[in-house]
Amino acid sequence: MEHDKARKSIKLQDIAQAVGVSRTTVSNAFNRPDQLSPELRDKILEAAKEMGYPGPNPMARMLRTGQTGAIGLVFGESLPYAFNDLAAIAFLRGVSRVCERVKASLLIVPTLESDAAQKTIEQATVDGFIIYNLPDDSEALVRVLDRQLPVVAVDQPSLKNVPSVGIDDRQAARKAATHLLSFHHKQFAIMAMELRSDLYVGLVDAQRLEHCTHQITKLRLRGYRDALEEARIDFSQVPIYECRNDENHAREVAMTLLQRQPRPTAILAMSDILAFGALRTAQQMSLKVPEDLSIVGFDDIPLAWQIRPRLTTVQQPLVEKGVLAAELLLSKSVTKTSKVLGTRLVVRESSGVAPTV
Amino acid sequence: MEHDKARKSIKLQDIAQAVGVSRTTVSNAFNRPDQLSPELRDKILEAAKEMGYPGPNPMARMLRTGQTGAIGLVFGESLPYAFNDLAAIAFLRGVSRVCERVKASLLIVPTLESDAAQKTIEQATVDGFIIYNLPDDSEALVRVLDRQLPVVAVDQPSLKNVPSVGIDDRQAARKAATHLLSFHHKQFAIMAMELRSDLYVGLVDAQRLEHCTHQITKLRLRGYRDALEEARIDFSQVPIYECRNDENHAREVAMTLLQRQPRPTAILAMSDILAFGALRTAQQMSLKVPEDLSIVGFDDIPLAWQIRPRLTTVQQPLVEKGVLAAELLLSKSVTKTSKVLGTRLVVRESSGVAPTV
DNA sequence: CTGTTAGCGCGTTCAC
DNA sequence: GTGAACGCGCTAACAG
Repeated sequence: MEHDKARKSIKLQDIAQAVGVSRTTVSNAFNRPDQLSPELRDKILEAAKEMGYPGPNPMARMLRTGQTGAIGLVFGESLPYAFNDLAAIAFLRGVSRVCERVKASLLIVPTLESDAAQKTIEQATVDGFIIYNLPDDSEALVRVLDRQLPVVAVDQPSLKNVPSVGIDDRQAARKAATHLLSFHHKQFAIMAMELRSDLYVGLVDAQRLEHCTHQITKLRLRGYRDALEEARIDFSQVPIYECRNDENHAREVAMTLLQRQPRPTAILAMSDILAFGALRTAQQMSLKVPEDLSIVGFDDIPLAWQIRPRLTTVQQPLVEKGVLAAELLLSKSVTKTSKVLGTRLVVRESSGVAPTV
Repeated sequence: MEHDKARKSIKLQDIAQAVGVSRTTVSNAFNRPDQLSPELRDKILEAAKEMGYPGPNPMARMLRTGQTGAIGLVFGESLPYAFNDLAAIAFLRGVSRVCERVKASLLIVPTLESDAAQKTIEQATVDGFIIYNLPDDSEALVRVLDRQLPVVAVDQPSLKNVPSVGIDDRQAARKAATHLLSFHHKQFAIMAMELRSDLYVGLVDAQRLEHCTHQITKLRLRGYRDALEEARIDFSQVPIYECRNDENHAREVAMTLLQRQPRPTAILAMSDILAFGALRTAQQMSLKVPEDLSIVGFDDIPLAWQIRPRLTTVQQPLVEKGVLAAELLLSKSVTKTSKVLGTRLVVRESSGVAPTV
């Protein structure tokens, strides 16, 4: 870039000198139009433009005012991964809607869990943080809390002293399972999102089940279990497969699951992406959905109704979660009210009566 | 939040005093571990923790160092809209990959075109900007340029002195049209993205065609025209419909287009979302794709191959665009090399031989 | 390894 | 409507 060296970074002072007024007056010209005559203001602004003044330095202003005009967003997953997750994107849409309304910027902070360099969080110049789905043992979580800024948590009901917005994951998952039970299914399989942040992938045993650090996964598993056990199904015999939330991996996992004997007639998937993968695998195996296999997803992202058969799924208000999180963060209210939003089962074409054996 | 009033914002100085060392030493304890003995460092850090010190104030640090550790991103569309655009999201994924690698944050700056309050751009504490698809006459564009920071433009080949990354939109669009021509299509219709930022929606007349401020729309239209005119088709007779890049609107527009006499046998859509809308409308009208109607999209987002029939489309390296833009911005190289990435036509199931009348 | 000295560029009283 | 003074909290030299 040429600018850097050209001018020795011209500042408020310089243009004050050029116009022959004091620094304050120039500052006022930019920030308080009502504090000086329009003529003078125009004169100053013009001089500034001529001299190529980039405007009051935002960093200096921030230091002075203590306000950044930005809200921070920390995801529990890596950024490229989050931007691959349509549920996260929908949430982001909600947040961005509020940002736009209040003219705040959105600082998305990457957080390499493994890396000691959690500097990004310490460096973030924001007025507060929204944390999205951080695992309980997350290093990022303590870093955010250390900043002593306002925080709102999303999908993390368990944090003390941190207002949160989310859904009743347990209840929502239960709805999905109950729906399938009403169709007389007996052979279930569960495609779960990650239980811990250790990149493990595979069947989940009892011990791992106990040590689940991802709240929503844990709660949804409980919801499935609630329903299944109520129907006298031995939950310990239900295969739970931990997957990456990714179509291709979901396809592989579904393949494994569908080759088990007895073959599941119903798949409970913790996201629509996982459900979609299962659907494609079923089609590839020439299994008819829902005649041979029922699938219920979670989230109700657009894909759920764009594909055929349309996905039966648990709808959750993703965008609204974002809106509320942002509003909660911005509201000065000391009342740390946590919001629990509603969900509903949307029955479409991927679920039906269990096949008779 | 409780923190604000509780402690009178404790600072470096305070903890220096408490431990009985100088401010610098405390600063070093945080930023340069190698500059003091481990014991002292631990002692300082512990004292800091006890006193509830949130760490060196990022704003003050920024002012001092002149570095923000963040890169700004400005979209040509409203934020909620951008987060609805899967092509933009894929681009974002690319940017975020680089951010994560270099531990930089990503500041997404909303920009209400109509609003005089373009403050967000002036206030953004970033080391540089990536601008994505800003219209030529955009107020935001001049604001960004005014900041005199490094800038990289995406999909905006025409800016002077601003390195850019993009594709050859004209050539890419031409491929789509040529493909359909090879199937002997004669009756075309074009579903275009916006030509200007005035929220107009409807058929595009010659005059509007002349005053197109959105580069990529303009270039793609030219590409379509190049191919069509080469095939002796009167381009002025080809209906061009300007749509919002949104599935529902695309469906309506497609309905209008497909009710024209003679009915188009081929639709050139400037995005996969538009193509998808057309596809659904065709199905709803009981038109067979591709037997009765061929459709070619643009972008090759996942949806293109997730739906049936799969979409024939022009693939562009969306993620790579993001990666390159970010890398270009971060590279100190004074060489303002603009990158033009390759595209290719992906022939799938939504295009075929023109129906015989 | 430690401390001293200087600002980074600005916003805000408060007098004039 | 204007200007002088003060300090936001920190880091970069450099000297010890």
